[in-house]
Amino acid sequence: MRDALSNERYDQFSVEEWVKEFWEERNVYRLVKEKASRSAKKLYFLDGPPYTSAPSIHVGTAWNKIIKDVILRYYRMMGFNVWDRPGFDTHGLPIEVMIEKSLGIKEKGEITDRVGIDRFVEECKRFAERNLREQTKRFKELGVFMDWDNPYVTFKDEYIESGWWLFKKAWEKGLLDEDVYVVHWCPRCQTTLADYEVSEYRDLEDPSIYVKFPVKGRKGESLLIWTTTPWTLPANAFVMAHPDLTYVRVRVGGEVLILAKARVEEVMREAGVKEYEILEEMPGRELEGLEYLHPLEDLVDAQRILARYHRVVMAPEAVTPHEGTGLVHSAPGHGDVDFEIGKRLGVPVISLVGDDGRMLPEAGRYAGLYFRTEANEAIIRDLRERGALFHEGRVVHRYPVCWRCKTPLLLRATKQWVIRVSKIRDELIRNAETIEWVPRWAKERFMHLLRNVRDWVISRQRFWGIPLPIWVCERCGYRVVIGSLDELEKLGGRRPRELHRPWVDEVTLRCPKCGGVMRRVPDVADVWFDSGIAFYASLGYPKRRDLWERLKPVDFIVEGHDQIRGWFFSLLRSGVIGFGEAPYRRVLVHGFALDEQGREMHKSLGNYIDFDDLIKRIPRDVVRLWTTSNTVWEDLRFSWREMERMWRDFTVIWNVFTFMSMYMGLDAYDPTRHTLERYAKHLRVEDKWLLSRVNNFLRKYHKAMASLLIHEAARLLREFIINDVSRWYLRLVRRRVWTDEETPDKMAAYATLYYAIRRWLAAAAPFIPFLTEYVYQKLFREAEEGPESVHLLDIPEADITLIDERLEELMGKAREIVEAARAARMKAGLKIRRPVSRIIVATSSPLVRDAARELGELILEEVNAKSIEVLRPEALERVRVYRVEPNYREIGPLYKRDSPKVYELLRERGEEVARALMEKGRFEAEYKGVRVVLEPRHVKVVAEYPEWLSVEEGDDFIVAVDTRVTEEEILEGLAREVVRRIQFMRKEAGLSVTDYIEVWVDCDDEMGRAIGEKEDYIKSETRAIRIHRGEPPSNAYSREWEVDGRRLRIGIVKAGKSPTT
RNA sequence: GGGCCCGUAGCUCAGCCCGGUAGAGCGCCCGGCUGAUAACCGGGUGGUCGGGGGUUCAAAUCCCCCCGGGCCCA
Repeated sequence: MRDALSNERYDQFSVEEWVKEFWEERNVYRLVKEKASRSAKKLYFLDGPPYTSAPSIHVGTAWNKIIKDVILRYYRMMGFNVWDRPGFDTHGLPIEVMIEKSLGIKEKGEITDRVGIDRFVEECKRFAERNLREQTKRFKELGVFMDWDNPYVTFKDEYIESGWWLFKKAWEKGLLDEDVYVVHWCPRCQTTLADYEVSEYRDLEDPSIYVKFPVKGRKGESLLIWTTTPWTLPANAFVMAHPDLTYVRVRVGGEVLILAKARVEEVMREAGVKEYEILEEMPGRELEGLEYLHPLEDLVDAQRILARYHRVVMAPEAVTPHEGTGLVHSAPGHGDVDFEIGKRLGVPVISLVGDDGRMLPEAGRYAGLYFRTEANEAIIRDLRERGALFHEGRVVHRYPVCWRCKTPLLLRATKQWVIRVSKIRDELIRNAETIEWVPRWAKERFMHLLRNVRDWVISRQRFWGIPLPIWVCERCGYRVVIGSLDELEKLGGRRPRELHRPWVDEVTLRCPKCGGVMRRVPDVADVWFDSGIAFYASLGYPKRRDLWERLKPVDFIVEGHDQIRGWFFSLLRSGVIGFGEAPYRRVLVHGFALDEQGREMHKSLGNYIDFDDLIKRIPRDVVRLWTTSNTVWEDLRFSWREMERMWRDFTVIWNVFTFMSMYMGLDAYDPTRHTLERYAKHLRVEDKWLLSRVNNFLRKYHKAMASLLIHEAARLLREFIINDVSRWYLRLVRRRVWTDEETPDKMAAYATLYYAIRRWLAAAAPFIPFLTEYVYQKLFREAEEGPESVHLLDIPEADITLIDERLEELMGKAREIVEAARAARMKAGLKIRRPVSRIIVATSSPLVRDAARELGELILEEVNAKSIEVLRPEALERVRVYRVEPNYREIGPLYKRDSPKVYELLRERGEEVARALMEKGRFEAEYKGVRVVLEPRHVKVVAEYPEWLSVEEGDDFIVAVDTRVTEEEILEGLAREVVRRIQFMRKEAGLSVTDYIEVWVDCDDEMGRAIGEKEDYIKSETRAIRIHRGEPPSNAYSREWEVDGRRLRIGIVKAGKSPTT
């Protein structure tokens, strides 16, 4: 190994730039694909396509792709032939709205009349294409290895054609149908919105009016209804009441009103009526069939039909005692419950609002008025004039608005194409059972929504989408659903320029029934249709059958939890309609990227993190490791501070590599020659420990990855390199590698370190592909004559023969002992540099005892002590007070209800209990009526100790440091002080690690004696060939120091050559 | 209004499935170390485990209700 790193200033940004170029130049992605393609193990991954509404990407989208990339890289390095075609979702209203804005379009009509559908669609496509390219650039920036040259794109003709195939399937299965539906309608976009598209609400002000509907045949008596949508009154057909609610006849002034009893007080208060009298109470069901007169009947043409139905009907689902009057005005053309009930009663569904939100001619006097403004005003005015208005107020309530253009929506009965998903509900549920979910609760959520599945209104009255492949005969109404381009050509005689509107609309068919002309219905598909077919459409199916048949089913998909109802569902739906089965077998659900306070990130909230900004500030690997460390299905709280913290860990990781580079480089370590096998006999206990740790790490890592718990794998990676390697192993072996000679002891440490780090490197590569690639190229590739890229390596399986659980436990204990001993020293004010003569480990735990014995040398080294004694706890019996702490886990099940009394006893008579247990191993007593028998396992005894022992307690042991210092230790301590200062000066003077020096020390006699006695030690530590007493020569680098209150001067001079002695 | 998830130290989060003396990292304060050191080590500080109730000898953990946040629906 050559030392390629130790002279380099670490900068993760330049590392990443270097690696990006390297990948580009060597075409590393292609090499990786080639290697994978030779494997027989397939893995079909399906990318959930991001929507191409903007060039940049959301932090959440970045996280999403990082998760995917980590998993795909893992599987490639595990020898799978991974299918990794990315996708882009390109159709739909959001893009149409943006193009409308850029072309200055205010109304839908301008698209057909002024701009032209062809130009409009071209603009949409160009826009999507540009964003697709920009997003691709950013995904590549993150180091995502996917097939970026061959993405699937939903606007491509091949893709649309695949979509048509599914329409035909649905048609053949009797699932595709046309029907009247009450849908949310955007009067600006002039299209219907699906339920799930009605996602945005605004607090809007509307009229809140109470209207009197005179009861037929009873003069001066009226039904009182309440509404916030006066514009629906012209379409009123009947009034709904609740059969079990109590209603009253109330006298107000000279007239009588009927309304729910529970609402009287509130309504009268609101209307400012102080005097009223309840005449009669009755249950709602007695109102059934009561006929009324509509106050605007003569002004609205449509009322000529509707008037026949004016009466009270029972509708418990539509009536609440919490608002209104308990009598609900119903217009089946403008409400979903109204629509259902109207259908049940055989009432005609009449909608009086047109596509543009203006009242239709059938609205008579109100024709041409805009529904929520002009029509409302005119209607209220007429009601007032006619004395039909009981009270008029205003209300601010949540009102649905168009998610793209923010225009208030309306409900409206329209003819739409639907897929009758409710018909295949059971089949959906059955097939969903086969899917495996991570985390498991996602499945519950998924099944819940399947049980409540509703029909899917699929038609949109728009332009930029997959055109519905339905042709209808102008003459006889016969319908044909086209499943492919070939079929279209066969029946229509030609192929359109492309499958989008308007070109596809130019193709007309000859009706096979009557010979008439068939034209395509003008609608396009809901954009959710597009991504739902990706599992086969992205493979070109059905035109090309082999890919899907070879790869199916999708092995796994990964998206955010919003997609449980979204994409995960739409894929299943398409799978069941098209193939009768679930198209995927495994799902990983990830969380949302939120801001630091846990709120959604929005440009409007000012908490939006711009992706380009992020990548400029934080290196990609850091972003990758940080995001993947977040529990994957939980929301990610974005934090610059946390990210910067993670960044600091990278310095430590880098330092591990510079350590290797420096020493292994210096000694020309050759992994092909200096193998573990060769130095097996020279492995020290810490080496064996690291070998065990790294394999244990790999075992857990693979287990986590196999369960898609990538955050666990990410944490394991960090933990191993930071804690096990950097903070512990490297500390332990430092002294072993400081020697110049090629000792087997040193080579054993190198072989161990190389083995461990090389394995870690491969396992880390999917997570931090840049740093691992860089280090691999600089340190490992040449040394072991490895493949061209770290990403062409295999991730090794754990070698369980090297796992030694007992050793790991022992080392864990040894670390605890070291920590406790250091804490004890600290308490006594003893610096680490000053040696102590002995430490005592008192324990009854065999594990601690073995740790102290078998790893004693290592412990002594770390705490700078001369000897370690292991004693039983009783041996520290020179002591005073004992406290006893209960072991709840043992006492609880034994004494059950009496446990609290036992705890009390232990508090009061702890000393006595402790003595009895130590002397007899047993304590017996009668306490408050409870017979208490205690053995050592029931309690923990705590003690205090004499002055000269500094004591620190661990979980199951006590470490006592003997603080009495001998002459010898004082001298050694002083020598170490000198060494430390010389080392410091070596660095200051810019000497290389390998340089030799001569040293001059001018100091007092005691210090001089220390230097004399410890001369060899000082020499070997500092690479000094000679140590002189007295003033340093003038050419020396010299400095004044102070140690424990005494002054000394040290000078060093670089020695010409190594000592020949 | 319904379904699911989250709420643990000043901050970010483990622990909860399977009940047994509340943890890590960061921050802050004090001390130390220094031949991988823009590192690292030791100590200290800091918690009504969102709130309330229940089950149990014992609840952060299981059950119920409520509050706050998120996602999806109505």
